[in-house]
Amino acid sequence: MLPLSQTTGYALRAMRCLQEPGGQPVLVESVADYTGIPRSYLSKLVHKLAKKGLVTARRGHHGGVVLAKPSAEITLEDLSEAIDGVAWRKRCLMGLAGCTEETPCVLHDYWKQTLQEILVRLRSVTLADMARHQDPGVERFRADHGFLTTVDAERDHAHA
Amino acid sequence: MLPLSQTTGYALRAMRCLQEPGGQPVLVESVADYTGIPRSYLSKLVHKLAKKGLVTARRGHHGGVVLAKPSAEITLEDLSEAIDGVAWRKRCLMGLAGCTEETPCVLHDYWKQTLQEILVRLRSVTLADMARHQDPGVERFRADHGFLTTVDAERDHAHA
DNA sequence: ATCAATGAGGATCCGTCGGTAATCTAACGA
DNA sequence: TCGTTAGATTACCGACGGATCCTCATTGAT
Repeated sequence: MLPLSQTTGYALRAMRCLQEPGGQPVLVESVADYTGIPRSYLSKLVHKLAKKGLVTARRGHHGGVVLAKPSAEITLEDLSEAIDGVAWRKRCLMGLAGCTEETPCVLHDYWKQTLQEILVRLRSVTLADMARHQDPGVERFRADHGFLTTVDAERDHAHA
Repeated sequence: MLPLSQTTGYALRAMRCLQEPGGQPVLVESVADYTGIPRSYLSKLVHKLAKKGLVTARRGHHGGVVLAKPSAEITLEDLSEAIDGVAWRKRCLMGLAGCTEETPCVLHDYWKQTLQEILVRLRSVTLADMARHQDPGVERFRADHGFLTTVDAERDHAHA
């Protein structure tokens, strides 16, 4: 009933557990354990993200999943689009089929503007930005897997 | 995937076909024919609206449905709440279970504000205001059933 | 070559929402 | 009273998102 599906939230949390491109692959199983996302479901989700070019997955020994692009270059919009598509952006707030630019419903212009604001926001927030959210499962995962802390990452970023 | 369900849109269009309190009852069948809303589905919807005190339905000869309150006193929020409930207002934009005031997700504050704006809007728009939407079925219905035009209604309102 | 690790993929289940059809029942008129 | 006209109620169907289980296919290590 809202712009982002639960699955997009899953994708977000899962990708926060992955290493930057070139880093060490992480197991789907492991991510599932820490985040509480169902394993099988996550597996398919990862596959979907791989097809969209957001992650790279390798099977077999020492396989796993890695980000396909730097986390700072992956926006929420990328995730939303990969998983939920873009159809919802065009739908009338009230589902009125006859609502168009010519014959708008009462909320048409208002909703158009709100949608625009939501999109701007989705575009401006990157995976790296998401560090501010204290997701218990994700934080535990990152601590246990030797991720840089947010502060470290910012310092590194300043050096570059 | 959006704040208002399709059914709420149905309710809106259907109620635009009803007379003010005390007016002549309108048949569910008739509303269905004009709006294209499935008859059986509309029947259940009307019953739901009746239980919520938004319309009054009477069975048998010369039965039908009438608004229970003046259209100017029925807000979109009333409809939304009657049909979709209020649960969606509390859900995190990304469905993150751990997203609270203490541990907010990146979009938490932004979404909170957006929700607030949406609610203000839903509260400020009444059924009477919806006249501006040129819904073909509804317009035809109102013309065929001797409703006052929007202009007439406004003139009457000015007299009162 | 073989085996274990690991993602991929198919089949299926569940709950919700939108939708359909048949039947029940209240209200009124003749 | 009886029949017609309405809405009310029940049961059920299909699609979709989320989720589970089980098996397949690929990879790397030995």
